[in-house]
Amino acid sequence: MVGQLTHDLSEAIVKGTLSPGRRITESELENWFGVSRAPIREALRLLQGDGLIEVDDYKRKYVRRITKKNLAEVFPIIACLEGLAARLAAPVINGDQIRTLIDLNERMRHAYFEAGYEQCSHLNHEFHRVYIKAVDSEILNRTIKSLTNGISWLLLTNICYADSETIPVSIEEHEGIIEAFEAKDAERAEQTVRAHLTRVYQWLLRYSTFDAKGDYIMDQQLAE
Amino acid sequence: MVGQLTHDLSEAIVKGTLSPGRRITESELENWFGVSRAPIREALRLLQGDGLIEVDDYKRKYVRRITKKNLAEVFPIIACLEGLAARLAAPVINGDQIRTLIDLNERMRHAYFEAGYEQCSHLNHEFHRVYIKAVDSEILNRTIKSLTNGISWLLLTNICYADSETIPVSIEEHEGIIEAFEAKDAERAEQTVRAHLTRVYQWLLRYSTFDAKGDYIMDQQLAE
DNA sequence: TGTTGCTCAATTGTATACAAGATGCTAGTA
DNA sequence: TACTAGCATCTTGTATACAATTGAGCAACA
Repeated sequence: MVGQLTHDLSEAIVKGTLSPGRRITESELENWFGVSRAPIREALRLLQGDGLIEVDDYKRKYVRRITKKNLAEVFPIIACLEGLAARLAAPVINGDQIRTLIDLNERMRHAYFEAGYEQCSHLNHEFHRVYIKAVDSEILNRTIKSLTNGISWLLLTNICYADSETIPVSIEEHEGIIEAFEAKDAERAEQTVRAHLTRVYQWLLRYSTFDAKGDYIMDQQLAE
Repeated sequence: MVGQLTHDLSEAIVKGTLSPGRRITESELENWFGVSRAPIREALRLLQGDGLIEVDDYKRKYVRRITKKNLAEVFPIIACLEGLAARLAAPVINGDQIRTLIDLNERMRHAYFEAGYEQCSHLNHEFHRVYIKAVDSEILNRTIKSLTNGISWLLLTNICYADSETIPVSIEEHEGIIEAFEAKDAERAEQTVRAHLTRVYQWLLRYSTFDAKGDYIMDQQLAE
């Protein structure tokens, strides 16, 4: 049950159903899931250890907020770790996986012209997961995922509605990444991935809006 | 209470009092700390989310084991992230902090010739903390700490008993790091830190011993 | 002897009860 | 009106009880 709870809750947080900063009470979840507070408290502790739930001085729980400082901190870390992933993947990535990369990138190009941007951001996410998974490192996967979790819904929402001029640039940069993998050039793979993500994240940061407290303002809220 | 529990437990794990792979039962901790199972379970979940406690298929809890694969995975990640820390620290590190670095390195040199190696490894740890803390990034600090936690007692024990030929090399490499900081050269700071840690970790991996299952064998166990 | 099945103890999961602390509302007072 | 004291309510923390599952030991049987 605890496993189910943590899964459902983290998904709700990652997908934005439970919006950042939203207060969470145990009795609320008790009604929601129909189990007693004991397993709910444990699930919340798990998510707290994972960084998805914040606890204030009065022990109240909130969905982890997304602030400008937060994003500015997280972005370079992810860029750095994905760069490492690319470096470690370069010597071991196989032909199938490279073909998957090419395919995803082509579908992304197609989606940019024909389909919606949601599709683009989804394909983009898949693209990056390929070489991360190619590295047989549970810890690296977990670390990147836990850092990405906190912002994944941002990547999914923002990239859809914001100015899309970055997408063709990303597609070209992806080609550079693929070339590095084809050449099995670990150094270049790391450099290109890191440079790519650094650019994307700077762009995201520039196009994101924040309130006076530094909290990220969701597009949905803007639209209201 | 939960806070106290997690603190005491994680310290016991990090310091090696609770050795890796050791099974942990709730009733045991109940007697140990004199509180009921409810807060204990929550503390264990927090540590589980943090990666210090492992849970098997039968829900039994163990202190996180240290395996050869584990170390081989964790080391490059820490090296990468500390490199990033150095890069981000370079533009903002101040004179006091650089002087602290110089001082720690000199004391390390002194300790190498005069005092015990325990002192060396402690000073070494302090040295690295200086520039990590110089970066005002709670997330980077937390990420590095959580990765280091799992191996910190290894750094504290192994480096003491193993061949000490690496220490003078480390001291020289530290000087290179300090020079990069003095020059405010972010690129060089990252490179030198990463190269330094990569070397140290390769050395640690070479001098560590593992059993057939890949579990790390503690020096204490060897001595028995 | 080896194996099967049973029972009991130990461990973990969940529910509930009560305690402690925080919040908010109301009424009374200046 | 503004402010404060006090009470009711809500939320969280801890303890305890019971259920479910696992593991070990033992006995019966082929």
